[in-house]
Amino acid sequence: MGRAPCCDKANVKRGPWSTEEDATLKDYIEKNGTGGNWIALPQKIGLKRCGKSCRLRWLNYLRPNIKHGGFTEEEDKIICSLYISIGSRWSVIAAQLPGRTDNDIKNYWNTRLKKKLLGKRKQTIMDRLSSLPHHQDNQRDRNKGVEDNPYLQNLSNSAIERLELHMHLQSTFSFYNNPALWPNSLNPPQEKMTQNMQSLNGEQMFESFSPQRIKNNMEAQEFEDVNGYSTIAQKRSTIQEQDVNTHRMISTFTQAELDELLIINSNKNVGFLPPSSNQMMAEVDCFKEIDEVGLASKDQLLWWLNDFDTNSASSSSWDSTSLVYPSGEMCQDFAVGYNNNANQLQ
DNA sequence: AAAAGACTCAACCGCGCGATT
DNA sequence: GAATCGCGCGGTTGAGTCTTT
Repeated sequence: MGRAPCCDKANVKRGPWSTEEDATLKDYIEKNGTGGNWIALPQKIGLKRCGKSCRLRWLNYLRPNIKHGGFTEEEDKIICSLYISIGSRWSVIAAQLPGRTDNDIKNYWNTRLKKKLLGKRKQTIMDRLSSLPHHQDNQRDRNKGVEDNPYLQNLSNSAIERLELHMHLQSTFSFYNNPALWPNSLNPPQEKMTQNMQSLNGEQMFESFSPQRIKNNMEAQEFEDVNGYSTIAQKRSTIQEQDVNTHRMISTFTQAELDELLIINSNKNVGFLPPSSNQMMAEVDCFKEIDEVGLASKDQLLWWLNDFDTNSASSSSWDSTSLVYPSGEMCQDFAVGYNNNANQLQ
């Protein structure tokens, strides 16, 4: 049995909100609150809208003190650092940025920040994919552009982006969490990062967004809802104070330094990872992993990537548990994907 | 000036979760 | 314990806008 629809879709208006609808909703909520039932609210005030739509409109647009656009550099850094720490938990990230909504941050990340971070990395990934043995079998394939290649066309953009960002972030944090991998000489941003990592107490960076911390934030959020929006700024400042450690490491970097740290080495000899970090690369470089274990065909690779796509889309593969815990579990997504594949093939 | 392509963002969708019955 | 309900979340869509050719 499927889920019952939340409203009668045939009798509900969809699409952009009119100024009259906005005024009706805003006026009512400001005077009476939501009444604790969004589903019943539109009928109560004579709006032909789904309750969920009303909730969204209020939270993302009509609520007081909402800021739209104009993200500051500081906000950029906070979003980046939190995304690195906890992944796409937009509501948690939004709770750290007064006046910002999860939807706004999500849009901002997807349309701008992600591109800023990933930059030209995509082409490098595609270049590497196109040089896999399958394609080398065929001189014509080898000469083809990526866009003409039927196998690469099967990879969704999101899969590739997550793959490269995942690699990117994993390599960043596995490197900085493991002093054994640090070479004799580092460039200034690397020095700063390693100093920060040493000054932090072990797993502090990762604990700063532990389940308990997230729960605390959620409880604070509930407190806001019960007590009204007038206290939001005050409550959020408390949360921010509590979470100051979360941002401490990243926010001590300049934008340029953060950018530099986030440039993965498409060429292992010139990126931020020095040649002596081969050990780390063996851990995190999925392509090397594929090569070494002999993932023989393009079909296996496509299965592996598509599975990654499916799983990560629905199960928060960006969770800190799978991404950044310094306990040797860095690559579990990759490992699980590959192992499943290997089992299937046996 | 117009067409095509790229980008933005408000809104929608489906699902998981916790509360309630 | 199962079924139902509402909320909140993250992913996705598509219309409108902007930029490029």
